[in-house]
Amino acid sequence: MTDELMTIRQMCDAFDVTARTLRFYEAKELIAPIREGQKRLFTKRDRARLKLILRGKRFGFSLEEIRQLLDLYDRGDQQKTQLERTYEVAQGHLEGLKRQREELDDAIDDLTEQLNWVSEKIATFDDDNSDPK
Amino acid sequence: MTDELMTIRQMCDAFDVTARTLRFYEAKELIAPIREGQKRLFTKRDRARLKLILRGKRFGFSLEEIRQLLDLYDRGDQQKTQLERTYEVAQGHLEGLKRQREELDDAIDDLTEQLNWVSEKIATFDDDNSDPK
DNA sequence: CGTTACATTTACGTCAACGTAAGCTTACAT
DNA sequence: ATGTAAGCTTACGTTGACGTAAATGTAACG
Repeated sequence: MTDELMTIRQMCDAFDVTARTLRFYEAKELIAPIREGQKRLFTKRDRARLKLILRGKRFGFSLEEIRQLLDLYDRGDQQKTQLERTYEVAQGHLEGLKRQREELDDAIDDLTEQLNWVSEKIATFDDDNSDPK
Repeated sequence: MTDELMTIRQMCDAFDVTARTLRFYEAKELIAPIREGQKRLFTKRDRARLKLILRGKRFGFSLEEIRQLLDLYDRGDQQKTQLERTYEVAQGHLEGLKRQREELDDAIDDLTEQLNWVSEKIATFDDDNSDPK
């Protein structure tokens, strides 16, 4: 019903963040909720941005880095030169993500290996205690 | 040649971190270089740990979280119950990594899509200016 | 009309993760 | 013996990302 606009509380519940965090992000110009008198109303655009912000954080990006990246997802009513600049930045970022993916795969492999190792170790203990007396 | 032990400076160069950072990690018990008199000497084990620390940081883990995880990669001269506990923690962590990979894939897809979009937009500009006069 | 619930601004506090400066050893080269 | 280069400890400073408290506003409910 409040499909278009959401209050700050609804946002907190929906994204599991505090009101302080949302106001903080606004102060840092990561989101730009509109005002109804004093109160903030968060648009669909704010929600899309917040989603990306939280995702970015999970990947270890700083808010400042995220702010740069967010512009990539903005509307494209820009000049050609602007768009080209955007394109290059985005491509660089994509490279970063892909590299991170490779690292993640490595980490997963490592951990899996460790798990098997530990698993065998446990089996050893089981053998010691099998067929008791 | 100094294959087994490295000075702090060598570590800094090898891993691109400051001496302060290494001492800080030692204070936090993430690494435990041995001492030759006053000076620190970093072992193979320290290097392996540091590698994991830096990797963890790139994935957005706090040093405290990393400290927990490091124990998983330690030697296995432990009790069975300890090992089992370790196993469960590691498995939980593995789940986390896999979830993060899915998110990463999503992010990569999103960004790729955006790139295509921007690319088309740029093409539009090119069309406007093609075959001029 | 009072109060309860939810919102706002302002501003100081906090915690992690180091940076940075001061002052002191130790080892080696000049 | 004197730099000077590398390392050490101690301790205060900084930055990012909010937490938290105080004072205030507004809307609806009973």
